[in-house]
Amino acid sequence: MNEKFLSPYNPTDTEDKIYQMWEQSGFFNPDEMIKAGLTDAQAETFSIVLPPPNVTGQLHLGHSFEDATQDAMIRFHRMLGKRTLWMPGTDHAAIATQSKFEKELYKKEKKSRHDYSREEFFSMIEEFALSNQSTILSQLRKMGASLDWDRLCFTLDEQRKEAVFEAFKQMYEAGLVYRKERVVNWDVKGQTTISDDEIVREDRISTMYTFKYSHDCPIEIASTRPETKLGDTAIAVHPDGRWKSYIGKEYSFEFAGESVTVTVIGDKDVDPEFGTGALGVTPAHSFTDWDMAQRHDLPLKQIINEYGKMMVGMEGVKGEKVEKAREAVVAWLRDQKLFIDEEDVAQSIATAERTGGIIEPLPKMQWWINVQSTFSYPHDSLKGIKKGQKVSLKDLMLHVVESGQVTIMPERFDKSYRHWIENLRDWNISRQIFFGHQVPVWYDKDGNLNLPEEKTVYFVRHGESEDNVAQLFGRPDSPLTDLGREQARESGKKLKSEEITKIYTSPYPRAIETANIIAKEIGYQGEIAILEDLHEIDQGNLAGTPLLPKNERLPNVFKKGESHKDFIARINRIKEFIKNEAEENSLFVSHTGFSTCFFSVLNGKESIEDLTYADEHQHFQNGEVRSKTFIIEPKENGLIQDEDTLDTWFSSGLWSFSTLGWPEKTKDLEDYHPTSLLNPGYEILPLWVSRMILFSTFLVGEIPFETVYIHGMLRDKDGRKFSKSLNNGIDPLEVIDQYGTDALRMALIIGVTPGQDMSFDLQKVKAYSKFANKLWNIARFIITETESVAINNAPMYSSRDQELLGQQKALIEEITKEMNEHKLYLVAEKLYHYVWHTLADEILEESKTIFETGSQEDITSRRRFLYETLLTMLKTLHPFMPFVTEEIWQSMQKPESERDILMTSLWPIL
RNA sequence: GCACAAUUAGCUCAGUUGGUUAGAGCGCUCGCCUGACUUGCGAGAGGUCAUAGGUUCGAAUCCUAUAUUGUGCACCA
Repeated sequence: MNEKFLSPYNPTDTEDKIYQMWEQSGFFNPDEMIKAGLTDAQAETFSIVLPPPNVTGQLHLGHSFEDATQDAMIRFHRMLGKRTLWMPGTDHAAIATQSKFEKELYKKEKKSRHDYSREEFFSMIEEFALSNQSTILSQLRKMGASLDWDRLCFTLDEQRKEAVFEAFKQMYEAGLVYRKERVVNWDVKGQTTISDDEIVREDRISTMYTFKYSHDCPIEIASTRPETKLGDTAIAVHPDGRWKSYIGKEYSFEFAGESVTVTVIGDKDVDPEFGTGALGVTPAHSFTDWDMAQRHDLPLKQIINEYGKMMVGMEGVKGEKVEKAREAVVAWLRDQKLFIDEEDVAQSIATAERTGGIIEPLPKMQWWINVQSTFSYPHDSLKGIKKGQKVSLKDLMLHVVESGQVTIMPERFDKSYRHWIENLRDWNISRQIFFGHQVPVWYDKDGNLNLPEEKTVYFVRHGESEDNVAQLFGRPDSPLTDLGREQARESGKKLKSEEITKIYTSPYPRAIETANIIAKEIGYQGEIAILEDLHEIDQGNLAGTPLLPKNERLPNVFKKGESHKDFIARINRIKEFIKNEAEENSLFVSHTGFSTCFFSVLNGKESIEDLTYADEHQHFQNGEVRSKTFIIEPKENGLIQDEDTLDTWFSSGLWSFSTLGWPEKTKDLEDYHPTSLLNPGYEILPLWVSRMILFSTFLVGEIPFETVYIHGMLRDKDGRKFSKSLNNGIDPLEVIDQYGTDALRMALIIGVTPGQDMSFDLQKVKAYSKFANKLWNIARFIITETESVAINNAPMYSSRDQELLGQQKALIEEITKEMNEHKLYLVAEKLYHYVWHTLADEILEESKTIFETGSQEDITSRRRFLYETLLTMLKTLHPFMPFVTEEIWQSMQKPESERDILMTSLWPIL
């Protein structure tokens, strides 16, 4: 009996220690589970991508809420024996991050982005983002999240950049990405365009003015923005309305110092009942007017610039901000006796979500995603849509939900999703900020457009040498064995159809020998170039050769005297060499160790601590050839890249597959895509969920996820939103310090149904911290009572215990079913109830009597029953309260059939 | 204005395809201290399931209307 059970459960002493143990075990990574024989390599998969938190700051309780839910599901499925992957990552959150950074920069140093070069400014934000990221990652660990850190991604990292390049390119080539001038949502404060979904409307009272343009023009018009009338090019009236006799007439006049010419047009969109029944058309500064102008082929006249200032007009108008110009124009109207009336009207003004600035509609050349037009569908793998079928992106987004391939839970969100998609307009994806993926388009001096290029290279291992067989270290090198030569020929066969343009090899004789055999096999006549950077271990003298930190065996990768840092640098040099200098279809021959490390680095592992010899090793056996296609900037001289960056949702939209290695056809992509579940808040259904469907169906030909389990918003205990202005924020870490993560997780799961907002009350957390302690004491009682139980013998249960086991079995059946239906809120509550009120209050009390007065058979039976019940309860509670259950598990003697780590254990078998 | 949702015990919420006396946690009241539980145990009070109609043998559950709250969309010149 461990002494720690003598005092109450102390989460702070336990949690970090347990998390470290899990992390060091490596079992967050499904590949490690397989390697250790804990998961079958062919087992069904279950995968979730963590909605990547924005690197704008720290995590809040809303994130904890998501983490608790997802981690519970992940742990459950892992315990079912599935290959289970929870993909971690963060989002660069372009505008949000940049504007937050700019605010702080201004506050601290009174400087703005204009004080730096683009590169300087970018790296400053990047530093800010990375520091936030590291806080976020430690917070996720605090929550007990069993995320596979080996696969950590960032929307702005190098691999995601390739995915963005490729996605953009493919969509451009399919005509789904295009560049066009059009009226956009211009955020004057943020100095960028934003998409329709980043607009927040604010109700305001404004004044509607009724007036005439000039005494010569008889038509009265009404407007809340008379200053924009300087940019009018038409008057629209209903074809059957009061003003119909004027249709076709043209008027020219001076309006507040600007010459204006308007044509009267008839358009059914004009409501003859509203206002004066006539509408002054300002194509450059209004969305509806723009549309009308397109229909009637009206000229465009921009009169407001990017700073929200008037570009034309009389003194007091030109150069002024719109609000001031408006006053001047109204005064002028009164003065000219053109003013007729004014009236207060309720209006909602478009503002930018992130900066709070007012949106000024402006014409601008922008990049768009075409959601309306049909194209020929390029995949054969999506249910219900054939290759070559004519569809639009909108059709795809609707189809997968309507056909039930993607299930949205709760169902009612189907409707809002559908409604939103149906009203979707083309998506403006370019932004005029620095922090983000720069639009992957390069212009030459004539303005011709160039897209990213692809460069494929190949890697092979040298064939087996005598050293590999006999481990004859101590001599400089050994020749290939027969098998080694056979392996080299095998590589050659595989490369025959690839038209290798150049062969590079490490300076080692066995690699050179391999390269020569391959060259002969594929008929390559060119030079076999020796590349020092492909160097292997210095076989002759191993003294001073470092080890790979995570590796138990000699890594065979370091040159003599080379530090870990040098080695990573060397790999990066090769990478740069390939991207910048190597020809398309080059072949690289080196040691397995080098090549595996190379590919690990390509897959985002930047530090030596993250490298394991085994990760990629499987790809280099028996003459296997591994290829890598880099998607790179075009190399032609004098090209200038488009200055805009992409909407952050462009890269987040690729998340379900870019994290799994797309555009390469990786094993991860094959195994874990489509992902099983997504757990987003309802507020990002249009921003994120639908975009992931858009990209995934078009680019991969698959749905991105099978189930969307929508969660509500977390509110404070009085039902108010958490906000800075209310100062009602709660730091999850403080809650954890006080009550422990397990208690917080329970509070965030129990009684919270999908899609429903939840009021967060610390009282609830407190209650579950009592429960953690209760479980602790139950364990204490049972462990003390059962120390003598023969845990590996077949049990002999009394009829009473068989009855209790029957009840327990029924409970487990029930909760297993409910877990599969994602009803965590029910399962956790039922377990709580069973453990406290059945196990503790009834069974334990009953046991005391049995132990005192029962027969020896009954006592033996009950002891065994309690012991087994504790094991079962620890397992079933583990997804919800991972720490306390694991801590107890670690303190117990376990039968041979059970695993050392509860996290890796199997869910009770029915 | 349109759409969607919510309205169940003092508070926060469950209530699966309509089926006995409507559940949980917290809080509250009373009692207890029992071989794990300084965070324990037992007992109890508390609900015309927003309102009004309707369907049904039977409604918290289905339908209609109203009210209140919330969210999204459109708010028009």
